[in-house]
Amino acid sequence: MDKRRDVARDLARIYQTLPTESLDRLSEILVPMKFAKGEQILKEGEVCRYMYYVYRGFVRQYYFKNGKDLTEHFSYEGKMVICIESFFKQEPTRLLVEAQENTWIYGLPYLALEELSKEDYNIAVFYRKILEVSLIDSQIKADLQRFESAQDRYRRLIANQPEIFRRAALNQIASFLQMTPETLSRVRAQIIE
Amino acid sequence: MDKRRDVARDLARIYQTLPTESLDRLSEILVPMKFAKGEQILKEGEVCRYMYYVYRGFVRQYYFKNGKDLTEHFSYEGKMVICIESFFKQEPTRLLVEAQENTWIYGLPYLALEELSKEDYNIAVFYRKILEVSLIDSQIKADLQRFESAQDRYRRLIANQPEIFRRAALNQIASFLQMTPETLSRVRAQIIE
DNA sequence: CGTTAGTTTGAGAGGACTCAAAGTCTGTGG
DNA sequence: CCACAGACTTTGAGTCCTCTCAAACTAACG
Repeated sequence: MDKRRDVARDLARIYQTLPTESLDRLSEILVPMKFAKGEQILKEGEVCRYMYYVYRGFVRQYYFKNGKDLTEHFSYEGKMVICIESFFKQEPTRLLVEAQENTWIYGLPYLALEELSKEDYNIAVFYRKILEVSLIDSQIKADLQRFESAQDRYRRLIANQPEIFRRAALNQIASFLQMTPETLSRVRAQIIE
Repeated sequence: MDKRRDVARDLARIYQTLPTESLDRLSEILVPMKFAKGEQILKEGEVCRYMYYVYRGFVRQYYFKNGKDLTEHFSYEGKMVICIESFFKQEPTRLLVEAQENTWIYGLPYLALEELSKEDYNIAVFYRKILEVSLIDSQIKADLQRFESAQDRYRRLIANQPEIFRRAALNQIASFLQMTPETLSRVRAQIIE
């Protein structure tokens, strides 16, 4: 059973409605992949050749800085994972990607997406919409980071993505929230009261 | 004398090489605008209908937060100004844009860019490249913000864009660097030694 | 169970903030 | 051409948030 058609429909719903024909074409380029819990989806030094759409599972993007493992992003069902610099420049990645649970991913390959955009304007728009959404998200995230305290950031995450607390370790959540594990612990202690 | 052709060439050089025909088309949709020093390019509540390419002059993007005027970005010759959320969603902007010097801008209109992308795949790629570059910049900026101290941020700016120190007030530079004017002053005092 | 990773608690330090005041610059009108 | 108002910049004092380092505690897994 090929689920790619369903996934294409999901993607079209999230980013840009597509006519049937374009949906068919999109679904044909999707590359299904499976990763076991703990497996690396993108390793150090590899080039990111796909945008990863998470169909099932839980995924973490992270990198090392001064010997520390820092979480950049969590993704799960219905979310897109992109290693921006590596994908667009097709150069080795700094950001690593790891499956934290058994994970089904559908990859949108760089080259095929490019080719298909050339032939089908709807796909070109679809592709551009993905970038627009990423860009807007990136702006919003930067703005929040600028003005929210550790406590605010914690509250926001628990309000908007409680999912993450059920599926990730506090250590990783701390670095995702840009605070130390100690600070996260203190923030939580205060809020529980 | 219509400079639009030159500007189109600049844009193509920065973002994506274009064949002659596409260059012609691109130059035709460019909208030249002039703003006097101090004039608002995009006002509170307006919808951003253009990406602004700065041909000559100096421009500041800013917004108000808790009554404070906060600088989000400076742009000058050869730089692009986009109010991301407003432009892509075509909704009223939070970010205001102001000419700090007499400024010549060439606007890339939202609708015309969309239309042209439909007819000309090269333009579609060009459009997408603008987004890719913005996205990469946005990522890099977020990363730097995360790890650099006030002092580091100051050093980086003066190394990479000394231009800004010649053309903007320290007050505005401080908020751009995400520190108070007092902190900026202290940082400078230390470094001058 | 014991080992090890993950989490909490404590103490102390440092960076950047706020508020306040002094000093400096700049442009305008007398 | 000078003087002064208002804006900009610097300096000072004190505070707060988050960090680091260290240690105690807890949980999970073999």
